[in-house]
Amino acid sequence: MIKLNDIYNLDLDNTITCGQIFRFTQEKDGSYTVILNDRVVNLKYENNTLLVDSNKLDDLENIIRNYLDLDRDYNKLLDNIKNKDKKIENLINNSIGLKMIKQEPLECIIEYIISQNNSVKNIANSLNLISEYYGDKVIFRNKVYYLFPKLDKLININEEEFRKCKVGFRDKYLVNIINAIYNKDLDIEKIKTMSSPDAINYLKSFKGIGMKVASCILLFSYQRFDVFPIDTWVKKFMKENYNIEGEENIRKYCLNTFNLYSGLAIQYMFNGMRNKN
DNA sequence: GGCCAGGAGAAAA
DNA sequence: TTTTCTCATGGC
Repeated sequence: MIKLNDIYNLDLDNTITCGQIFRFTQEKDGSYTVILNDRVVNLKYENNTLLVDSNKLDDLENIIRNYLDLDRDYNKLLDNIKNKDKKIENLINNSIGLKMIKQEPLECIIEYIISQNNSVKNIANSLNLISEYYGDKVIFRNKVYYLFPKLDKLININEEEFRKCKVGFRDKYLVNIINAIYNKDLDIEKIKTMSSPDAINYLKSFKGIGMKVASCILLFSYQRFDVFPIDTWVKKFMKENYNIEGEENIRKYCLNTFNLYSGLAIQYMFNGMRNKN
């Protein structure tokens, strides 16, 4: 267990449950257990202190600071969008402390391919099944967890086996894209050097990745805050508050209003709308 | 039993 | 170019 002191403006609840990641559990003591790349981590935040426990302690502080994006000044970022209008200001004030989690690209790509036309619950179920069948087992606090499988395991899963993980019609997308990643046709590292528009087009050139999924991947694992996914919740917010409809109109409005911080604005919007219900 | 979930691709218009 | 249909699965 390590202790990170003087952590301000962190809202663990919103950060973890706002639909960025799917494999976490809320514990009875209010803490959260999340499954990272190579370890299981329990997070508890109280009195501006973040308590971090894990089955693997090496480099833990750096990993968590990076994962939860703790060293970025969110107040400064949010000031750019907060003052646009009252509705946005309220949304942001309701979710102060929501951080953009830095996810592993490989896992993120698979997550959001599965997410298409799917519910958060089903997505989590599929990811858990894939991990149980093909990922490494970890014991943490006397409970069993399964890490998300690495590429050398994923490459051996065929469509039928993915179906057993309840991914439905997305089975062929997964197999194709995992193959593309394996043979570097889809180069996860190269994306880091690309402009956001180029990266979107690059990702979209693979079957199973459209505008929405490409945006989630870039926002959640490449920290491209100028990229933003438009989903049903965001559409609902825009319709109810500004009477703006249609994806292109929403895109225009966001780019004009929030510009480089559209991704942040959208994530706060998404969280606010989901929490209302 | 129809409708919806952090949609995308293919066919049809 | 834009609209419509279909694709598994589970919750309601």
